[in-house]
Amino acid sequence: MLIDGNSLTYRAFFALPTDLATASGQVTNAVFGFTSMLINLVRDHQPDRIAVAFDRPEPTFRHVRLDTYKAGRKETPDILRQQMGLVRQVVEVLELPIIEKAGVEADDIIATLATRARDNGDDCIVVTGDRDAYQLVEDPHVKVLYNKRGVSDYAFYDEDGIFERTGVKPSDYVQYAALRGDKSDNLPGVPGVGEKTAAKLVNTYGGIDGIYQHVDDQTPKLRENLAANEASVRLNNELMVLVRDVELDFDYIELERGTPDPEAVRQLFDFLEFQTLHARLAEAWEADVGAGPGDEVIEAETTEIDTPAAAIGVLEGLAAAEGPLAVAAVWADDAERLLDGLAVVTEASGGEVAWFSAELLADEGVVAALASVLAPGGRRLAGHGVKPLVRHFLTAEIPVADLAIDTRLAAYLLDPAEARYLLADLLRRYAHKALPDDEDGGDSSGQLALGDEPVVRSQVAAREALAVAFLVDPLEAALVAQGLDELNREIELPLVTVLARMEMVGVGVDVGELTALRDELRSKAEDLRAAIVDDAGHDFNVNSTKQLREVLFDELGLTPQKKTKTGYSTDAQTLEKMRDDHPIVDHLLQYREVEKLRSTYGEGLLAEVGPGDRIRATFNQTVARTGRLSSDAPNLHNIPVRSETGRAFRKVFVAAEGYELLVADYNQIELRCIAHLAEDPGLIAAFEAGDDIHNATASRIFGVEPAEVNTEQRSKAKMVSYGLAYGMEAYGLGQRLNIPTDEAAQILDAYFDAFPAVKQYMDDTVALARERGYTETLFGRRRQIPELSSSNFRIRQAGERQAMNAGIQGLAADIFKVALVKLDRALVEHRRASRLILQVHDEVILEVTPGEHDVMAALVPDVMGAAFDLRVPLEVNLSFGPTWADAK
DNA sequence: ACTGACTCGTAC
DNA sequence: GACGTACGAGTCAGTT
Repeated sequence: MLIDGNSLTYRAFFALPTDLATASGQVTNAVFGFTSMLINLVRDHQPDRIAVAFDRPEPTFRHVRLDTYKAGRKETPDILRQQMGLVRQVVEVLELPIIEKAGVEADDIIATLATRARDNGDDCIVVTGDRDAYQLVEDPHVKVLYNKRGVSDYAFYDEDGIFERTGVKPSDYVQYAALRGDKSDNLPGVPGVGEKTAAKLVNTYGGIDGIYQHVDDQTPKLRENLAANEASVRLNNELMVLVRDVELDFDYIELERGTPDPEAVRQLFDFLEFQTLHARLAEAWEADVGAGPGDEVIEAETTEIDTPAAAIGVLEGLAAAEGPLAVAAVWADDAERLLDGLAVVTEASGGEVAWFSAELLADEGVVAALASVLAPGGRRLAGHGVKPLVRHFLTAEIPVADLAIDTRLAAYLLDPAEARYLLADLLRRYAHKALPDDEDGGDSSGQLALGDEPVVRSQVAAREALAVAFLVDPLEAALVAQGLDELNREIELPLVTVLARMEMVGVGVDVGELTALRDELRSKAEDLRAAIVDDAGHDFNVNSTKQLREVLFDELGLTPQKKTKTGYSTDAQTLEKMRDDHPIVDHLLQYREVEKLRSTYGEGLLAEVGPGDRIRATFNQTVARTGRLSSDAPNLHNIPVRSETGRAFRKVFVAAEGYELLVADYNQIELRCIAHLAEDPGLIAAFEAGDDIHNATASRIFGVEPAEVNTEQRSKAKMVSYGLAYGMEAYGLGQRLNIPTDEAAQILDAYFDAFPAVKQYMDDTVALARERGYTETLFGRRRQIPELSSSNFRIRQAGERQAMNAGIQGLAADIFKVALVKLDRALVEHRRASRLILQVHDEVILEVTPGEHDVMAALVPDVMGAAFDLRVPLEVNLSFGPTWADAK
């Protein structure tokens, strides 16, 4: 049995809906359809030998012969292309041979092997959705199993079948098809000649030569069309013949099914969430392919604790037991600040879970009992996204020992490219268990639906706590296996508590100042809006890109500069180029700036001010794919600083009464990481000398003495250094510096000449990532980059830039996290009143009491500087002040 | 009323 | 197409 993998996958993709996807969002319609077909094929035909053939991206002789071959085909949709890799994985994990050859179409390999089988008197089934294979049919040895449409509509064709279907014998099929043409391969046939006429002509005259000898016997129109298209018919005839003598370094007799590794099969099918397919696979293969009896559905035996005395009793029992304490909290609000209740696993093997209402957890005696369970030396917490709960405990002054595991954090470390980390998915993948379908509670995502009765919430939470308990060991094992255990235990888990504390404390805001600022921006924005409307001559929504385009380019006749997906671009960079063409442009630019500040920062920050005039953002630990943190509600990582007007917002972030702010940031941490990773002697020397790094770099690039470097050279060097970590190319540098691309290319070349190890590092990093499929930071943090094996050049290039960036940004993030953990530890150990309140990627902000000013001035740079031993010094800038703007 | 795609803009 | 990582405001079109 020879299967055309591409053809079947295409058919499956277009036959099945693309909302067939895993919980994590991976579309699986094509791989599902293909796998289903594959299983049925093996079950129904039990072939002795089997192989799946795939097309390769390289051009074939047909492309060489005809440059429009297959031209005009719609580009393979992304969601299909992603699945081609998964289809291969399915074939690989089932240990079925894959056959492919550069520059050769799958069809031709199949034709070659089918011919060999026939010559040896063996029987062969060709499975495909491509009609070209009809020519291979030959009684009694070669048959085609043609996938007509969808995934279950098949026809088994022998010679009679082909004749019935087409009206010609298989051996005449090519000539028939040459006349008819093939739209999908972009091979035009003869106009007016369809299947019926083509068959009649071939059968009457025996073939193309015969037809053209008798071309004058045809009706006038047909004669004319045949004559006019003789060349393309003959070329078609040549191209459509499948090659039967492809050179292969194996023979069909070697195409034996291997023995699948049950665990590997199980993992892949779990990932794809193919539960019933897995069961069908087990039947068809008649072998252990890890299918088992299906995932066991977990159910919790929930005990609702109703009195403080009972609660204390349960907690005392828990304190005496061992191992991680698996919990799941339920929140009364979206922000996860108001606890609704807590499920705690009391006996995992029996599925026993206790439910404590928020009311109980506020009881003094219960709090004390809980505190003693969680105290250092006691039980360590295990949960899924446990930071809100830690924050709750800190607020309730319940000291929490180190965490045992956070299942969401663990899943993030294992694959930071995942968009969401659902407990149900993890449970299935790592513990081979399933959460019940929540007909009575949350939705399929395992989230609670609104309006649930508390009694239902307790049950859902109980299941989640139980799921966590079952995940502790397998996730820990997975972390160890991937070398992520130390990163998890030493950095990420301790960081949870640090971030929880920062979220709890929040940052002080001068609400009066902020309101005044917002009001001022509001009035400025309104004035500018009026001016714009006046310039336009009529009212319109200035915030609407669509309406703005009409005004600028249709009504005022301004010259468009570049395009976006939906029309002409109106972004600031574009407007800047049109500044002199019409007064509206300058008004727009001003309006954009003011309106951005008013809406995002003025209104946005005011909406987030909480008790005590403090803003308490959430610092996400499982979002950024490089290992950085992110901030939301509000995002405190993008408070303006570059423009004077924007910087005003930093003035409203103020120290609490009796404190001052300390801002400490790493100087050039990413560039220092590059120097370390690349081990570039020049870059290292420049940092060790402690000079102005951009000046030193410029001196090397442009070959002038450091003292001779001019402003322009320095700023060019600076831009190159910044772009370096992002994989910037000449074009991008040129755009940034507003210079021609070739000039930018010269600067880049000069940079890499001056710092050759940097270039080498970038190349090596990409090569290693391509080989492994992931990148790794010095701390072992991984990031999968599937884009590196994309057949799309653009996507692959983006993957390369991600690979270059991940190791650099990731290392900087790792170092920064270490610093945060160590800073927090130093503060806690010495019971300092000063406290961490903010972090922005390479910057930490503390509130410092006057008495601790000097201690902190020494401690903070010390700890940050020593966070990690690079080959270059880690320099820290320090400043104090009453507001975030002053301390800079 | 909600959702997702899109554009734009802010930070490091 | 061209510079990586985020979050969020606002518009718009489509769906519930």
